[in-house]
Amino acid sequence: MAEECREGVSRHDELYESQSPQCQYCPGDSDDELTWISGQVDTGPQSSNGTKGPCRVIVHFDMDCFYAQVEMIRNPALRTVPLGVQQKYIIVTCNYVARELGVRKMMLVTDAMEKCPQLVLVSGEDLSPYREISYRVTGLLEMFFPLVERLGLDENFVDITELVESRLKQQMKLSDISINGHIYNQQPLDVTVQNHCRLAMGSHIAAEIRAAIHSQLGLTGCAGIASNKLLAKLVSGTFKPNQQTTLLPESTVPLLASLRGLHTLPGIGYRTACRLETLGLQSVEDLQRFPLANLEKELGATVARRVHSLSLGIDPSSVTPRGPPQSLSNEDSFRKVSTEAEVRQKVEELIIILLDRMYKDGRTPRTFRLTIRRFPRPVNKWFSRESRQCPVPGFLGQKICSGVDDAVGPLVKLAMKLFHRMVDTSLPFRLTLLSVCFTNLQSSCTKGSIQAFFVHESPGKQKDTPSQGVLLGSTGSSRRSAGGTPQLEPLDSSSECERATSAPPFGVDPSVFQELPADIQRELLSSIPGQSGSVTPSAPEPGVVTALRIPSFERLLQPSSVELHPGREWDADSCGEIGSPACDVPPNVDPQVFTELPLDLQKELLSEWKHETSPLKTQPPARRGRTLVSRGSKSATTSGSQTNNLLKYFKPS
DNA sequence: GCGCGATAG
DNA sequence: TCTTCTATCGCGC
Repeated sequence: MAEECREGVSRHDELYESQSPQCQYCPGDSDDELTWISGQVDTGPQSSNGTKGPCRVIVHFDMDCFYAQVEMIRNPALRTVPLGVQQKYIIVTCNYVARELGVRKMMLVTDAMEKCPQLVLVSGEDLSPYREISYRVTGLLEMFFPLVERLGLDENFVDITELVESRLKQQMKLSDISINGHIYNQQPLDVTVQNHCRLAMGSHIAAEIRAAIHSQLGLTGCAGIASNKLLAKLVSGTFKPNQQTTLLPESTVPLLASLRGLHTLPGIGYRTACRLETLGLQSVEDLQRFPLANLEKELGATVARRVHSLSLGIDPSSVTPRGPPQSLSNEDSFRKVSTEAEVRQKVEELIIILLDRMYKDGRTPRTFRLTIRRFPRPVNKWFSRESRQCPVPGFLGQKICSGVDDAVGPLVKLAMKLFHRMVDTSLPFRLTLLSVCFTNLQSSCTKGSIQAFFVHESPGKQKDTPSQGVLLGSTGSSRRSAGGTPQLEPLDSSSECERATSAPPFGVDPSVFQELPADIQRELLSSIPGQSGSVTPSAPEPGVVTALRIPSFERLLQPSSVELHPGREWDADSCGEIGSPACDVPPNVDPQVFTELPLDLQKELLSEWKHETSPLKTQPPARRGRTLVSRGSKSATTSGSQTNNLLKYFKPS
């Protein structure tokens, strides 16, 4: 996000230069007053005549306590206990059971154990399982949308403007439009306002996104729907966990006013907040009121304009797909490493792991970097890392990308050279961190597919680069649900993608099946009886939706001793929006689809599910279906958004 | 290209 | 107190 904002600023600056003084992003100097501010706050794009034009529709999706969720998927028994994910002596995140008992993110393990002696700890120092699941989430989103941007491991922005527009064109009666989930500030929806309709439609698509991620990957999260990335991110956390909130433009002012402290604005970090404080600015509103010209004197034009815009809810940055990472690094922290031999040992361990990741990535690194942190930290320096980097010799690059393990020795040598450029080993030293990093990654290797990053274990399957392809959601009637509800449909894959011609497995929409890449089709087919024999589901029970297998997902998640449950339990803790259908439907029922059913049918289904549910509300009947599938090591199945339009399975006949 | 700083989760 | 283990981008040289 921060990077995006910076990137956005350059575009922003162009706007300043080319369109002043009428540019919407150029307030110009002002003698302030609140009325002026509310006039400047981004309540939607304005055309030159001052009327509101159509806004973009951006979704920010933020997974609930991501590391903890991944651990709970790997070991379902952890769902009901207070769980903390530990890195060294820090609880980096914890589940909601633990939160209710007073555990917080980034708490010291000792403090957490004091607060909650029954806290169960798992180590989260190896990020690979989280990284893998994280890229699966992004990959899933990219199947439906061309514009997906990752932010860290657990957040994604999706620009859904085009899909909103195509659905609105199909919408017969705009007066029927409603909002799915919460509306920020409980602002009434006005269907005569174009941008309200766009955002309302966006809220339904966001619900489908959340449902797809839940049904395919078993993960819950929050979504924010707004007209730019900044506002979508700010609003997404309003209701947690597993809920979504839409910001209508008129509520931008109260949203910004609700922020406590300048650092709560994404893009304003600790340092900038400190500098702003020296100007006497403490709140977002202080920053809004502060004359831009004065701000520029203190921060420079670039930073000043960016943060001033942010304070007004203006964020011109676009949702920018990043593709595979631009660097791969591996680091470890410790209390004390003070001999060269220890350094060499640590560096070798780090390199071995990093080489494995580099090999799986498939690209060739051209630059190698070693980073250290010394103790005590240098005075006057808060953040004390030092690094040295050097080119990776060609022969070594070849070894690395071909996977031969004799790259380790030369790399350790290289690392020690860099180490000696930083540390004089004739003097005492003490390090508390070592990090190795490959950057300048070139996709030159014959093995070559950088896209394989998303699907390590099946290098034959290459992910298409996100294209501006047609969204299938607006095409065929055969791909609409029985209720006429628009459902997410995958983006068309590239034409070079071969297609299998077999009939789909039972329960899978044939038209959807035909759209899948051939390898996925094969995997689907291999997961049904009589094909590869790896799974044994018979025809799905009523209420059960047969699912797509996510390649290698199960193997990834498979813990050594615990059965896999691809989906979350259906319990009060993991459930979302109180009073909304999402909270009341079983996990294999798409809440979006459910809400589109006639009200009487909804009631009937709810009543049926309720009767079949234990008093503890943990075992809805439909969950039996989940246990049908995927017990072997090669057979994960999850219900898919492609298939969850099978309304006929909702209700036993 | 290099090393660092700022920002983010 | 700025923790852990990453990752990105911009600046000045």
